[in-house]
Amino acid sequence: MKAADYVTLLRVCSKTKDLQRGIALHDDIVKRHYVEACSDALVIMYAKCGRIFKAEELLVLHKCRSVAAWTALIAAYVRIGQGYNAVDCYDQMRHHGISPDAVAFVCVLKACASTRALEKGLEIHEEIISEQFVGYNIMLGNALVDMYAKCGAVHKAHDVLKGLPSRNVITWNALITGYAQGCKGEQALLCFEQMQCEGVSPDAVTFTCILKACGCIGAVEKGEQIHDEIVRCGYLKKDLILGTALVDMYAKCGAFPKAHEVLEELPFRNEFCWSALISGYAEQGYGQQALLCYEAMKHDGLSPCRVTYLSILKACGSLKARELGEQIHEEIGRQGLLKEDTMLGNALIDMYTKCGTLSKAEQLLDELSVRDVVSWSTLIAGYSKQGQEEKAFISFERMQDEGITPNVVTFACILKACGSTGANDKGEKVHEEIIRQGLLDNNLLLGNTLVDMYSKCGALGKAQQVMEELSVRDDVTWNTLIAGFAQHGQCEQALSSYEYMQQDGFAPGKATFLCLLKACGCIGAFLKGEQIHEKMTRLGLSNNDTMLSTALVDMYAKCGALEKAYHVLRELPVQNEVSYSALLGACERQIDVKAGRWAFEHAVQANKNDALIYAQMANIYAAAGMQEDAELVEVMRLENEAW
DNA sequence: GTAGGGTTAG
Repeated sequence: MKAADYVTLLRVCSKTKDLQRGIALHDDIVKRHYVEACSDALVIMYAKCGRIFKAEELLVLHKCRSVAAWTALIAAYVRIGQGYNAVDCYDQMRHHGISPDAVAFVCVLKACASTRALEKGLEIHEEIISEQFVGYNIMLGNALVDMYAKCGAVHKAHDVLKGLPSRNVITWNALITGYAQGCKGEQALLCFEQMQCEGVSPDAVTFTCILKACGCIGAVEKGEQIHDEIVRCGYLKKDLILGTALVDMYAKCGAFPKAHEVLEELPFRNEFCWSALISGYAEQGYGQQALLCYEAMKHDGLSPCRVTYLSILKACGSLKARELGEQIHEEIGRQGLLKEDTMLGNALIDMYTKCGTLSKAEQLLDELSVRDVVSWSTLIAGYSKQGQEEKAFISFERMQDEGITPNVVTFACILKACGSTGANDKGEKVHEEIIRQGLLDNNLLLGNTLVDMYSKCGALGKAQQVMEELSVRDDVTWNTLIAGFAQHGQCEQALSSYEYMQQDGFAPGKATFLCLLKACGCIGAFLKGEQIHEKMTRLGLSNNDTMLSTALVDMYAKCGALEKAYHVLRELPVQNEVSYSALLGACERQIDVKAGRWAFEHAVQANKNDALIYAQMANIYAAAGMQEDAELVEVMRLENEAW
C-alpha cells in the first residue's frame, strides 16, 4: 500500500469514528515510514475520534500546515465544550501564518458563540470582511448570525442577516433563537412573519424557537395557533423536542390543563418533557402540583435528572418542605450529581434558606467545591429575608474576601438589608461600589432599590438626589420616594413629589394614592385630599378597591371631615371592619358621639362587629362622660363574643 | 450552520 492509500483509509476511520482501526493504521504507517505524508490525516482521525491530546501532539510534532488538520482540532474542542481552547487553537494557527477557510471560520465562530466571546467574534467578523474572504457562503453567514445571537448581540445578528446575499430557514432560526433567548418575543414573532413573507417555510426547529418566544412573553393565543400548525404538519408524532417546547410554552403561560393534555398525547415521554411541566408549576409557585408531577414522572418509569431536581428543590422551597428537601439532597448526593455542579448546589442552598435552615445553607455553601456569585447572593438573600441582616453583611464580606465580585442581585439583596436595619453608612459604601462598577446605568431595579434604601434609612434628601440622577426611572421609583416621605412624616414633600412625578410623565397608581392619602391625613390637608379623591375617581380607582376606600375614609376622618368620611364609607362596595374602625378612631379623637354612634350601628348591622369596634365605641362614650352607655357597649361586646 | 427542561433579586 502507498501512503495515499493510508490517507484514504484514515478518512474512512474519521468518518466512522473507528478509533481502533485508526490506531492500527497508525502503527502500520509508522512501520512503513509514511508518517510525514499521513500526518494531516492522522491528526484529523484522532481529533474526530475524540483523542484531542494525541491529535494536538502530532500536529505540533509534524508542524502540520493544513487548515483541515487545524480545523479538526478546533472542532474537537468545540464538541467537548472547551470553546476557550478552540479559540486558542485558532489563534495559534493564525500565528503560524495559516489562512483559515470557510470551515475554520465556522468552527471558531461556534467556539465564540459557546463561550459568549463577543469581542473575539467581532474580531473574526472583521477578518472575514477585511480579507474579502472569497469562500463566503451561506453557512458562514449563518454561523455569524448564530454567534451574534448567542452572544446577546441580537441587533448585530439581525444586521448581518439583512446584509446576507441569501438566507435560508437556518439563518432565520438562528436569529429567532437569539430573540427568544433574550425574551424578545415580539421581535421573534416579527421575524417569524417576515421569513414566511420571503417564502421561507418554518421547520420543526423554527416552531421550537417560536414556542419558546411565546412562552417567554406569555403569548398563549399565538402559541395555540402555532400548536395547530404543528399538528397539521404532523411533527408531533416524531419530534419529542417540539413536544417538550409545547409543554413548556403552555406551562410558562400558566395554561396547565393544555400542558397536561399535550404531555399525555405525546407518543412517548422522557425526563425533559416532564421537567418542562414540573418547572412551570414550580416557577409559578404551585409547589404541590410540581411534586405530584414529580411522582407521576417516576411512576412513568423515568428517573429525575439534574434539571428535574432544580425544579423540585424550588417547589420544596416554596412549600417550606424541609424534610422532602433533605431527602432530595441525599438522593442527589448518592447519585454523585453534586460534584462540581454549582447550579444544583445553589438550588439546594436556596431550598434550605427558604425552609428557614440558614445554618444548613451556609454549611452547604462552605462544602461546595465551586461556589459563585449566585451561591453567595442566595445565602445573603436568605439572611436578609429572615431578618438576620448582620449575617448577611458578614457573608457579603466573606464573599469578597474570597475574590468573588458581587453582581446586581447581590447588591440589591445587601441594600435591602441596609434599608431594613437603617445602616445608612454601609448603604453609602455599597452605593459607591455600584457606581464604580458602572452598574447603575440603565438598571432600573438597582436604582429603585437604592432610593428605597435611602428612604428607609430616613435619608430622604439623598433618596431624592439619587432619583434625580438616575438615567432611567419609572413609577416605582417615584412611589418609593413618596412612600419614604410619607413614612417619615415629611408629608409636604410627599405631596410635592407627587406633583413632580406627574411633571416627569408618570401616572400615579394605587401605591401612590395610598401614600398620598396617608400624608394628607397626617397633616390634615383636607383640600389636597379632596383633590386626590377626585383624581382617583376620574381614574376609576376609588370605587372598587377596598384598600383605597379604607384609606380615603381614614384620610377624611383624620382631617376631621366626618361627614365626608362616612359618605365614602356608605358608598363602599364591600364594607370592612378596617374602614369602620378608621372612622371610629377619628370620632374617638374628636369625641364625636353622634358620628361614632352612626358608624358603630352601621358596623354592627353590616356584621363587621369585631372586638376593636366595641372598644372604640366604649371609649367614645367614656370620653364624653357617658359612663352607662360605655358599659352597655361593653356588655354588647361580651354577648357578641359569647355568641 | 439552527432546536427541549435550569440556581440568586424584583
